[in-house]
Amino acid sequence: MSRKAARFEQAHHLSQLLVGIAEQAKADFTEIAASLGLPVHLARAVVALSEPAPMRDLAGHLACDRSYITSLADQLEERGLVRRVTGDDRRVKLLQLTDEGLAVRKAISDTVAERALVLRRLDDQQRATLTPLLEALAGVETAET
Amino acid sequence: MSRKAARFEQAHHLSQLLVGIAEQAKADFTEIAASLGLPVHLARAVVALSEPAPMRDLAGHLACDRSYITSLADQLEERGLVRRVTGDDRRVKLLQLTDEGLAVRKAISDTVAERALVLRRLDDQQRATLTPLLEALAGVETAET
DNA sequence: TATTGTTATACTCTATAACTATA
DNA sequence: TATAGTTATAGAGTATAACAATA
Repeated sequence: MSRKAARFEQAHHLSQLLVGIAEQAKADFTEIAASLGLPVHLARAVVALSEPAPMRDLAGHLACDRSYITSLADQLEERGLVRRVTGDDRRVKLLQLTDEGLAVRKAISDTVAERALVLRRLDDQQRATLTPLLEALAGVETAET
Repeated sequence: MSRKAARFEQAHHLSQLLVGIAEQAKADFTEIAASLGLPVHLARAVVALSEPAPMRDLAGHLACDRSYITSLADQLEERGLVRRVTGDDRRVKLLQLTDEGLAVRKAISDTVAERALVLRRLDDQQRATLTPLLEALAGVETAET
């Protein structure tokens, strides 16, 4: 019982750290997005669009419903960041960043590169130690490098 | 420029791992809560109530508005998990877990102790390595142990 | 006057279901 | 018939503002 309680405490501590860090990372990203005049969900979509992608794929990538992607696409289009391009299969529409969209994407990534928590608070060696642990936690199949 | 891009990629990779892991941890917790018939937000409140606490403090701890705590308290009370106790300062109401509330809290913590990702996927040594890195990331003032 | 909790209300994000146009 | 995207609508979760009781 005391064993179990100790395990819970440890798990709880680590989980809280993880969740807290993730929340801070998200808050940082939100702030970066806001500094560019974008709500987070639009910024995430822009980041996801490294290549033109069918709306359905984006839904998969962002883990949300197709109908929500429609709404995101509308908002991105209004802001001139994205255009809808009909695919070879004419049912499909690809979302493609405009020049302005590309510029915004670059601004986001540059700012993240400057400010990201994992870069600010850890040095190279710590990151090298951390990465495989996080990959294990995330359930990434370990390449036998 | 390529330097910056590489930094962004690394930050992005690590941040995505962190956010993904946190999301999985949250999903696990949601599932545990659901197995006890509780929505997550109520389960989080129960976990937070290790001691009877003023509603205002709980609002701080859960990072939400006082008015929302009122709504949580109502729901917890309906389920018989919590009671409102008037404090010394008679404006204040403490939320205190009932016996059933305590039992639910224990059930949650026992289940977390069994299932938590950080316990399932990492061994003792890995956790020992991970903890200080996460604490550094979280900005915890490092005790010079 | 300032603070605690409450109430009523409104907003944001996201999903569901029914629809259209293609395939 | 099945799939991609769209539309209209609804729900969950949470906040804001005005309020009552107490300090």
